[in-house]
Amino acid sequence: MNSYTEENYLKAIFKIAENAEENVSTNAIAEKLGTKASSVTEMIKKLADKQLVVYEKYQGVKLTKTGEKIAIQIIRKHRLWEYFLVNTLAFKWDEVHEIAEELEHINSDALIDKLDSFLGFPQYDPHGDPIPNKEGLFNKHQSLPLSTFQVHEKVLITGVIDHSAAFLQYLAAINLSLGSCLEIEDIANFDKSFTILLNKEKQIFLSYQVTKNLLVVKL
Amino acid sequence: MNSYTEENYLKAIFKIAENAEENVSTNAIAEKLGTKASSVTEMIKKLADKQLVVYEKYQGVKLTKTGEKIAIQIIRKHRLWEYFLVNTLAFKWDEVHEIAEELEHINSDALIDKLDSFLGFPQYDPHGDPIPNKEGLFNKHQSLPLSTFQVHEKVLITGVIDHSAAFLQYLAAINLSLGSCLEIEDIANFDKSFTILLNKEKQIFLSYQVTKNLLVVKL
DNA sequence: CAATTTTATTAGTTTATCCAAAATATTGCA
DNA sequence: TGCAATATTTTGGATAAACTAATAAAATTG
Repeated sequence: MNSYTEENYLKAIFKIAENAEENVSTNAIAEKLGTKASSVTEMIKKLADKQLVVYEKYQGVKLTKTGEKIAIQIIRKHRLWEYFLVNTLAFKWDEVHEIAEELEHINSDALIDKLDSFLGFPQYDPHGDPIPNKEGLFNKHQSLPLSTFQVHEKVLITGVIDHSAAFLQYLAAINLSLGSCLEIEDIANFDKSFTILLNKEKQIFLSYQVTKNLLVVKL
Repeated sequence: MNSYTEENYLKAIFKIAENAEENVSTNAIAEKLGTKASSVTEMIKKLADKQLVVYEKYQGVKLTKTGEKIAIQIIRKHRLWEYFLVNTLAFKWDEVHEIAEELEHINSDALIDKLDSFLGFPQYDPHGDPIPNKEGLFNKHQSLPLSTFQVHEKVLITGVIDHSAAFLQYLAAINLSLGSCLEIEDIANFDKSFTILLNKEKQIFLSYQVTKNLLVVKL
């Protein structure tokens, strides 16, 4: 069994590794978790002893197959619980992260399998992130930030990069949600802000900041 | 905020106090939690500092209003989760205790209120124990052990005293569940075992051990 | 009231996590 | 290439949350 904290280290390492091929650095982990490098080194050694990471001094760290499995299972639990909170208990998409952070550490395979089945084996969580299945497999989706698209292109919102409550609330307030259809009418040169036709009916404006954090697929 | 362990002490004190009017003794708590008296004294002092119990040396301990509220909320969470596990996720009644022991410590009022509402504000958990409402109120039901009844009386099963998986599995195996209707056909003098007509159709035999642990109401 | 039982105190253990400062290794760039 | 800047590890220590054995003290009971 692994402690709450160990699980959070594994999850952090997995998430950092997702967006970069190299070993995960001590400092990157410290920053993600809000701790200091010395604490990270200590924990890394513990995880290496348990064969959950491969560790060579000064060379950063990489999850072993076992470590990766555990990390993915935690992410699976987190995202399934988020789906449950939004779809079964009617929470809003900006309210579920903290609760899921607690629920993800509940330890019962039977629970998570039955929850998955009850929910109908969902593939994506309320923020558009893919939910790993029991075997740990999941679709890494092909979405790109809206900011990478051109005038006149039509796209569908599939996810967010920034998961903060503030950003999610802002999107809800301007009526953007997963599945919204966007047509790019104009991109301002001076600040890269977008003029968008939302769902073929309403014109809205999005700052570069926002377009960088919206994941979309081309229609 | 209180730790997992503090919450378990509060819950233990509440449950011991339920079946006795006096202050709860150090040893009783130690026995319930499988620790030693010295550990209990230490924790009691901590809880007294937090004003969750009233404590006078050598006189045992009593929950304050605040302490009782917290204990009841934990019991509420435990029983609501048990109800969810059995009724929503299709667990059997002997499988849910350990999982609910973990879930009861998840800390979110919004979560528990929405869960309660989703479940339809159930009054009893899968073992027949009353579920406190948001205000902490619950029906202390009037059930008595089957062993206290006489020949020819008709009763309904409303709960269990022994909550062990072994007992619950045994009941399921002989087709007894909450709501089963029992008519006492005979009580053997020598071992107090019962001959029962179950749901007006099948004769079964119950040992004294079993009748002592079945809660029923007279029809 | 003396013996037994219960409870509290003391002193110490373990485990888990964290950090500052110093030492060491790596890296990048002049 | 070599040195300065950066990153990482080591050391030594801090804190907190439990737990316990042994001893001391109080309460209970026959």
